Amino acid sequence: MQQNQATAELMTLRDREYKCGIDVTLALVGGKWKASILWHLAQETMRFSDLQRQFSDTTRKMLTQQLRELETDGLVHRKVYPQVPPKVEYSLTDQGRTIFPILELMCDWGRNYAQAGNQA
Amino acid sequence: MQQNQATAELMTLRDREYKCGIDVTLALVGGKWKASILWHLAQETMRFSDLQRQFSDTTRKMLTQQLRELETDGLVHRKVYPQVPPKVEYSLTDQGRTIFPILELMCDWGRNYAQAGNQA
DNA sequence: AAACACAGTACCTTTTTGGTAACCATTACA
DNA sequence: TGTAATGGTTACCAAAAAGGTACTGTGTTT
Repeated sequence: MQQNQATAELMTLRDREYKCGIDVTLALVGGKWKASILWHLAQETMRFSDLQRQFSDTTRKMLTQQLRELETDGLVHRKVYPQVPPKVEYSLTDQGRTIFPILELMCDWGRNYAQAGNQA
Repeated sequence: MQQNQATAELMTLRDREYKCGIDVTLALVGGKWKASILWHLAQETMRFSDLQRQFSDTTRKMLTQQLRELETDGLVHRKVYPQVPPKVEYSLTDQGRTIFPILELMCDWGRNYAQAGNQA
């Protein structure tokens, strides 16, 4: 169980090097919004304005930024409809869907932790 | 599958509120080092100097800081031996061990992602 | 003619995180 | 007497992440 040192190869991602898969994962979804965005998109394709409603405590700017990075990293697909007013739909790519089990565990674990913590 | 909105209750952690378990989890292990530290401690109890060797690209300050927070959050146990020179051992608490499945998935997923990405 | 809808972008500020260098205490050993 | 070992702390600074506000474009509705 020492996968991370056994393979001494470094992983490269966006010009940075990582020793361990955990760090790669966190680089991709470790921000303040990304994991939640993926979680919501896993449940349904959403328009930009839907996401704005869901994440009403952030700004358009932050959402755009995070979505662009997720798109660049191949986790989210962005589909623009050529109409006015604009319509843009966001959905998970196949690769994006593969992270769902982690999000599910994180969701459950966090909820349990918060509950246990509140009782203590 | 809309656990996060179905329960409209907010979770509180260190004076902050979270809507979703995912955010709680990330608040606890989402930093640059914490998840890796937990991953290493899951494999063996380590002294501070062991951790310094493992994380040779960080500083005593960062290690101490991260370990203190993990301790405060109940994920890591810190045992001080009253001797000179000092000896301090870090290990996971029971609660800390419960996060291991997530770390394992994150480790595998990140490695797969990095591999797939390099081929594309 | 004015306002609205949607999905942004540009520019700037604040907050959080990470990093450097220096310092401390105690005992053993040369 | 001086140095090494361990496990820190503190003050200060740099970089990264997040946040705020204003502005854009273009058809449609009022």
